[in-house]
Amino acid sequence: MAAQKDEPSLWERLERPAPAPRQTLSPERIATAAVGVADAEGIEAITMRRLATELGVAPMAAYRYVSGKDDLLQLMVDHVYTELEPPEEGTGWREALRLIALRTRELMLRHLWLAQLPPSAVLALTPNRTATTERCLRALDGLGLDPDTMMTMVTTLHSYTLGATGAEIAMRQVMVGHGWTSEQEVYKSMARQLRHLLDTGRYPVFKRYIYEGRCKNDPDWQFETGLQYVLDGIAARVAVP
Amino acid sequence: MAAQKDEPSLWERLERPAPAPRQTLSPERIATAAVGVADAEGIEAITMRRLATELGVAPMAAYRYVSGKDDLLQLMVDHVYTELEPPEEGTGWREALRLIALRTRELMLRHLWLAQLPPSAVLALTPNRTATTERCLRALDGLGLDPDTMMTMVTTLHSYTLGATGAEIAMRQVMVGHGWTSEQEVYKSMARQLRHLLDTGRYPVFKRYIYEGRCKNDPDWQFETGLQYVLDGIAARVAVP
DNA sequence: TTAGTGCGGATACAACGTACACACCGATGT
DNA sequence: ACATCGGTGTGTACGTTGTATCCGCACTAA
Repeated sequence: MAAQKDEPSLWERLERPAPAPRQTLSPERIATAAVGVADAEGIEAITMRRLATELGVAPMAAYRYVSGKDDLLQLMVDHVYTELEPPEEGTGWREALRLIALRTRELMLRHLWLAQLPPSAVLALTPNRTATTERCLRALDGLGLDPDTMMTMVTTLHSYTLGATGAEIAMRQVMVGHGWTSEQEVYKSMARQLRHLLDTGRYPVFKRYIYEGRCKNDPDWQFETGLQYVLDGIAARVAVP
Repeated sequence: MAAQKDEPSLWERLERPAPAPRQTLSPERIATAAVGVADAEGIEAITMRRLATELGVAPMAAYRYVSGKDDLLQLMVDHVYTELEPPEEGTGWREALRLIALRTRELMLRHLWLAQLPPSAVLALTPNRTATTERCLRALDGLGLDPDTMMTMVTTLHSYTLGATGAEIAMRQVMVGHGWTSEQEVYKSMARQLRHLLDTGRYPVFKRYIYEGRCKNDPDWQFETGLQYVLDGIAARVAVP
């Protein structure tokens, strides 16, 4: 009775289930498991230990493949970017850029944690991400623009997409964090603090938007409208090379 | 000798320095200290314990004023937004929006941690932040636009600013994280992995930019050029109300 | 058969956020 | 003058995190 729960010795060890066929881990398996956890429970659930239990493995096991948490996140990013389907070759530059922006947003909404990456993963030059940049640049190629201008256009579009979707995701995160299920509920819960803010009288135009705006709750429309502005601005520069 | 380092008893307690005049803490003092730490050492240095030592106070003391780390971050955000000087009243809408975007970028570059806030703080409706939004809206007021359109324009601009500056900051963070001091050093250190990427031949246009681009290292020019595009796009919509 | 190589396990540590109970100070009611 | 009390900061403690380090095992090549 003494050693029952302490040291598993000999007999217990002899009937251990399976000697575990080696090569249980691989970068792909790690990435898939991590993405699954992050999708389901948010990026704060991504823990080296949690990942280990998910893989049915000791806490330190994954360190054979990734040098730390930052590496893991880069692996995850590249993994999900395989989902981003590039627009058909030959599509016009504006439509191509528009599609990539929309699909990037959809990708981020499918994987909310993409909006909360640490700096090291934000600009990581992973193969699949670079492929997307390349596709954008190719859309603008042959229009007589110099490389710098082309890149600025792509970066501008990407910045808008990241910023807008990031804000949208932050909103969602706050919602799930509080257990709210509709934006109506969010506004109701924020009503007190919002009213307090508005009643100071410091924000008259903002107040008018809150009371008269009609599209507050349509993120799709908001994103696409902003996207129009950005593409219009780029188009103006494309037209005058 | 026995109790020397253990229990400060009676005599030691009797000669305690000062009975500490109460009200040592205040939201302002807390915010200032926290911002100081975050500016100097990055957001990951913001720790309830670190903040406490900075204030010369016990680890749990600040919890009287902020309900947790999230609260603290919101306090910090509102604190630094006092630095954002609104453009002179009466400035034209385009110049006003441009100035706000530029100053927001400068603010973020002064406080790099603004780019790494958790969702709860990203969209926090703090007084000073809302004041900036109000100023933007006011710039567009009286042009015959409906509230939804005005807000989309402001949000678009803000999304671009956030996204672009966020990427710029991520780059800086990676640099300081590795102890690099110039972008040249970054590119040199990334050269191997960059060359590996480019040598796959999958990214010909991107490669051309890397080798022929001239403005890679001028973040100011990049930001302002993108800003032009966005404002041009908005202007097109303003002209056709 | 034996040595070697590399995968995964086990243990350990410092640092984190924060719950909880308590000691102290100054103001207040009597 | 004295007891009472609420608000402020203290002390201690717990569970969880990222990761360093060492070790034992199961294959492979000789």
